[in-house]
Amino acid sequence: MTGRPISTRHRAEATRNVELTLTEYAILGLLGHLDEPISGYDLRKVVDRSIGFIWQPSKTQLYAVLRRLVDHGLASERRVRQRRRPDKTLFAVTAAGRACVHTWLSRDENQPDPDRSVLVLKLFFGAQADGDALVRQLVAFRDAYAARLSLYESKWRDDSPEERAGSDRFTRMTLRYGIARARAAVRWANATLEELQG
Amino acid sequence: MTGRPISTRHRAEATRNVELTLTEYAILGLLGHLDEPISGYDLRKVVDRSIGFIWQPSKTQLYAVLRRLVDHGLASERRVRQRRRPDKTLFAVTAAGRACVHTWLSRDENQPDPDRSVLVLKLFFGAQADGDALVRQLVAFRDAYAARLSLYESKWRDDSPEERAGSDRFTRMTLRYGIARARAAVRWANATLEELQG
DNA sequence: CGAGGCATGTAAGAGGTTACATGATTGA
DNA sequence: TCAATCATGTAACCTCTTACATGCCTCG
Repeated sequence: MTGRPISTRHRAEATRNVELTLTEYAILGLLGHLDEPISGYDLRKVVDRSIGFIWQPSKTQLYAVLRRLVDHGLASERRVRQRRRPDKTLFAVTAAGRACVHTWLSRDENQPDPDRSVLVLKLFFGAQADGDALVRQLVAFRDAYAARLSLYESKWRDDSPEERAGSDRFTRMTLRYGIARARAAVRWANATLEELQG
Repeated sequence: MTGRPISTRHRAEATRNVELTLTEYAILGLLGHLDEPISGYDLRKVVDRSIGFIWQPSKTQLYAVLRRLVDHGLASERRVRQRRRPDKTLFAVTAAGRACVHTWLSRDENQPDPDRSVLVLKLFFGAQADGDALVRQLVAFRDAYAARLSLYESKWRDDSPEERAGSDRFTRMTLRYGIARARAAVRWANATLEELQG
């Protein structure tokens, strides 16, 4: 109601193919992934447990995006009264929303992902830096990725066929991606540390 | 002169430790890295050749940031008249700018880098997607990283000790990072493709 | 009795992108 | 002669972040 005006980009192609931002697609995709109505509050926790390392919108963003999706008819909302808890609004993807996600998923990307990393950027400027500080931050970088790696690996094990934790094969594929990249990061960091110190 | 107002974040700590955005640090760091006055136009080309895959501000951003850096006394500008070409402005880092970068490089980061990837996000939603489309995009993803990889590797070779192309050890370290991550991406993509198709 | 979870926002403003503009010069 | 390079911007707009706010309920 008081929400910010709907962007012109949306309105422009409003009739058929709605063009959304990545964040909007991500959230809409999650709604379809879950396939049952969910509140913004809970959705946030789902994000943390699933695509958190790939995509993590801020709390306010999430609520704003959900409202926008509803405005576009891509998601539906249903108010739920609660006695012991604050009332909440449950969101679900609509048929139009599903179609929208499907189109997005089918469309080729024209620009590849950048490999953004603050630490690597800093390392590039290493000649202007303090040696000790670099080493310290590289260690932190390695440890962070090592932690991420073991988290991914434990998820992988908890989700093995015998366990039937319910993740689909695609979740497992993305998990493998995280593992592969984290492993590469840890190995590189160790090699680089040796070169810096040795 | 007509530039947008300087952000309050800057003004707040204006006297001593100026707090900048990553993009501002990146550009200021590049100025220090080059260590000779350069125009915004040329700086852009340097970005493409160096930190382009890690950090790539848009053209307009670049010019805006340079002006801001000058406003803060972190960079200096010098106008250069040209007969056959448009006049240009050369920018160089100042002593204050150097100190600022140094402080940034020494400071530990509190939040780690996210592993953002549009393709992986899409793959996570694979169950809602068209199988063929996914395969097609995975192939494109792999090819893009393979191309990036061979670019990095050729840079690495061109820069071998015998050649003395002038890159410092830190540039080579970041290059190795790019190689490690690209290799991991290509391998993962191939394995995932087999699983999707096999 | 106080901390933390539930559940949602508003307001302000920053950084950043895209499209558009200019105008001379050089090479194919 | 047509496109590309040089060299810089303005205007519009949009997304996203940060800080702040609210108020009830439950648990220890």
